[in-house]
Amino acid sequence: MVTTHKCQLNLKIVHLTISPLSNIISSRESSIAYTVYPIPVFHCYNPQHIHFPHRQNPNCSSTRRKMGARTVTVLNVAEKPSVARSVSTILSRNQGIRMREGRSRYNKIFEFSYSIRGQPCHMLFTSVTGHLMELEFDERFRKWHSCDPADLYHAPVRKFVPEDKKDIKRTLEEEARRCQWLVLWLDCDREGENIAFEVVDVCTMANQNLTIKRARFSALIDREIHQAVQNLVEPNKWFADAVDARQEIDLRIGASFTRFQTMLMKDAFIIDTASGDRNLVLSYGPCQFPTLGFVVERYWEIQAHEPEEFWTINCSHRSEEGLANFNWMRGHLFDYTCAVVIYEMCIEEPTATVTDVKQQEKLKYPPHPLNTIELEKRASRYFRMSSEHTMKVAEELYQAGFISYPRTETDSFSSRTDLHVGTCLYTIVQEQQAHPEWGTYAQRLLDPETGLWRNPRGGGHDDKAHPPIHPTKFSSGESNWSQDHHKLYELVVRHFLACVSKPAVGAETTVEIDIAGELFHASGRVVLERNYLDVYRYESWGGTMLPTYTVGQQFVPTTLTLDSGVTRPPPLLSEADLLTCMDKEGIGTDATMHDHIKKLLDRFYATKDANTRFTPTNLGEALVMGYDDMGYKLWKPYLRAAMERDMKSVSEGTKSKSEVLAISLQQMKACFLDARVNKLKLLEAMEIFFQRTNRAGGDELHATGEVVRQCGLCQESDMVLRKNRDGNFMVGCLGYPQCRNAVWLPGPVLEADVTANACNTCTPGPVYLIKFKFRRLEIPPNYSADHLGCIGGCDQILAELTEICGTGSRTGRARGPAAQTNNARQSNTRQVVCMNCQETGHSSNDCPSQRNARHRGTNQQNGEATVSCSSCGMPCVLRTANTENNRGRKFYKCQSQECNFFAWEDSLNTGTGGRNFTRSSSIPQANRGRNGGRGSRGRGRHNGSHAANTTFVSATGDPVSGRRCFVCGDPSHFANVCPIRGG
DNA sequence: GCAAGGTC
Repeated sequence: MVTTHKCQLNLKIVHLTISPLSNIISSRESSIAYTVYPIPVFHCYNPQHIHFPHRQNPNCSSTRRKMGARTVTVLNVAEKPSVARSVSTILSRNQGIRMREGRSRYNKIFEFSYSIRGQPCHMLFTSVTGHLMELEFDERFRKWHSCDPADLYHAPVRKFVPEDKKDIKRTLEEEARRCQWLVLWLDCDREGENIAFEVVDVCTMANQNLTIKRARFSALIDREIHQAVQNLVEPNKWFADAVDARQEIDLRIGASFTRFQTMLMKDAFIIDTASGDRNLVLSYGPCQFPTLGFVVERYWEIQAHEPEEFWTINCSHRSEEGLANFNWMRGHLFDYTCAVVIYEMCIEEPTATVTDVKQQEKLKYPPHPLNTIELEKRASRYFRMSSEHTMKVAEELYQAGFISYPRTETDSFSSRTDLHVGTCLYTIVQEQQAHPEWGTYAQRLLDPETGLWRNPRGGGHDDKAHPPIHPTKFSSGESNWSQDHHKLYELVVRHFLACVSKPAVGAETTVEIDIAGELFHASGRVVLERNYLDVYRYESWGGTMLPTYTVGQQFVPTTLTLDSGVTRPPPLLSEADLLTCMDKEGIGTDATMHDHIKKLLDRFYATKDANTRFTPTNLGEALVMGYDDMGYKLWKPYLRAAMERDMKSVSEGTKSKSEVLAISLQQMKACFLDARVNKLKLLEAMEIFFQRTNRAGGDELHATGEVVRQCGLCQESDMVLRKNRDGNFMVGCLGYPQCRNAVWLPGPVLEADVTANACNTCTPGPVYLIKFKFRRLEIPPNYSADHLGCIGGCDQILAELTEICGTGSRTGRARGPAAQTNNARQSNTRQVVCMNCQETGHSSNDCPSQRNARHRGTNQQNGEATVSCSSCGMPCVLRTANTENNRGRKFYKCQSQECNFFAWEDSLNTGTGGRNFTRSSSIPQANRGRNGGRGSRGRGRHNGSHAANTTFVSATGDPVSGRRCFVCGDPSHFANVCPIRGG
């Protein structure tokens, strides 16, 4: 039951409304005086009293004896303001509690008296708001052009308190100075433990003599909280270390790959985005990329889908009681001949015999209690709300006290929470009785005579910190609510009411029949009790009546048809699907998944349609394709899974933080260097989709270059390979202009790439070898155009070529192509003119005439013919089949989003319009659309949906003679392609 | 201008 309490807050009287969870869910000021309990305040600044932290262990009885009854001041810190409030309320038993402002407007300070194992304590309870600190590179590495991105794997990093958290830091410092103990009430997970150490860092800087303890609690209920404070433990450094390792790996990998791929490609291609801005960042992150990977993988699956025709036999029987539709127990067959043979058998002996009749009761259970991911998925499915928007609205409802904390993994109301069945769950339902729409249902739920109430089932997840999302305050709608606030609150309430309701009950009848040895079945359902379905209007449970049949009964089917259908690709991933993938593979947390999804849209990696389905953009597909072509699965969830395993090891103490960091970063750096050597794959993938700007190599090479060795002159910076605007190569010090150390390379160098191999001779190492390609006509004939060279001084060939041909620097020649390059780049940036049709208004990326050339597998560049779709006229791409029956066979597939045209190449080449081609092209339009496959979620050849493409009309009385068309009798074809039927 | 994780 919701109760109202009053306490004094900074000389004002505040009414605190306590929820069934003991959370304060609303407060308002009042001028009515109220008695508060006096709080004994003890401020001890005597160093003799506070300088022996080891003697002040609150769990140690000898300490308490030595300290006598002297009150200690305890600083308690929670992870969020709501927890500080709740725990303070519980510990103080809501008596004598005072609240005052801290430096931060969100993080109040509560004061009350308490006794920890007999030790009188003056408790100060405040909070942070999540992490207090951020990890960042040292200033020298902060700017993108300040270093080689590969340096970011070992650049110094530091933790610091960002500007928007400075007020919280000041509060902690000020309060810590007057306290003897620090008790950490952060959430009991790894992130919470890490935040605990951030708090410790700040507090001990202000007061080195603090006794530091950790309160471990798994729910915000009286028993747990009192137990936690009476059994304080040490903070767990392993847990915090695991998060430190994760943070550092995320930062180094993310920043290095992001800088690398942005500088490599941003200026090298004309990348059309909605904003078209210069600030385009091609980010990489260990969560955002696998999220993109899910989207691209599904898209590719759809693109690669080969429609396959299948066959099925359907039977119906109409009697006085109604119609029964019987489905073939074999499902469907892909072999036409087999299907026809069986069908003919049935036609010859069409009498059906009922072999089995089953009747059983079926239950449809209400959903599990709501956690964050489920809330996001359901809001997406029911209202098409984005997960990001859902969380924004949920946060607002939470802040206003209408729903419980919306970031929770927990999907069960357990006895550990204070939502005891029959008491508090009951109270929440009671509140909802007044609602005009679902109030009547709430009343029925509370009436014992209806028998509608049922204790909620759990889903098996528990984050040990928060209960499932549930309503905390009744509302029939607030004036400042948007439609989405209404919808989301309604969902939370209806979901909660459904959870405490009995399942729906249905009576299901299944009838099996035998026709010429083939089995068919039909089923019907009658919903006997709707129960939770009455309030959970988002779900339905259809009922179909079936006539009465008895075992042994015989009848002649009304229709018996051989029908064809085609398999269809799975649909694009919906937002709910994407959340499911992420949840399953451990990408992100319940509180961050929606951020990763939003990032795909913000970075122009994917788009979302009105049905909340995601399609990768050209940019997103190119990036995944580039890394995939390199052989790296950076877009798969494997890297994150490996990091999660490492984190677990660190948190269990089986691996150290430094060990995990060293190994992971070494591996990732090797991967990074290798990816950079293979950057051509990325560029090639981008070239499929985007027009080059004619600026060779992109900005990456000009901006930083690849590291060749450490500078021997200044001995501070790296020497990197660079190419100047004239196309000449040199290896220069990053410390320029302070350090002017440079090695100019021979003028005829056409290409140069730093490899991951170091020279065995030159010191100090490593001096990485460079793979050169020289212009054949500019070097003497006895030298090879390809050369793996070293600039460390050991390379005789390089020295000779420099001597013979000179360097780009000395000759200073400005070759024609370089000048043209610059001109072309400038004209491209001034005005986008299509390179194909010379028209403005679109770039060559979007030129309709070139659409075909942008798709993977396009054969235009190879001089092979392309075909236009005979259905919609759009270009088709040539692909290679990989299914069991057709492996290696080529087929054309329409690239239109709305068309699913498909034809075998060999059928087209022979000009015969062979059977497969004819069939494929004759697929009715209704079966073609990629979204027409909604609902068929399986994969592979058995992913077929049954299209209403009847090939044999009712044949119950027709004689069957040989294999011939049933429509015109011609033995040269079958009825499905009969010209009379228009096949 | 870069990550992901907390939370307001």
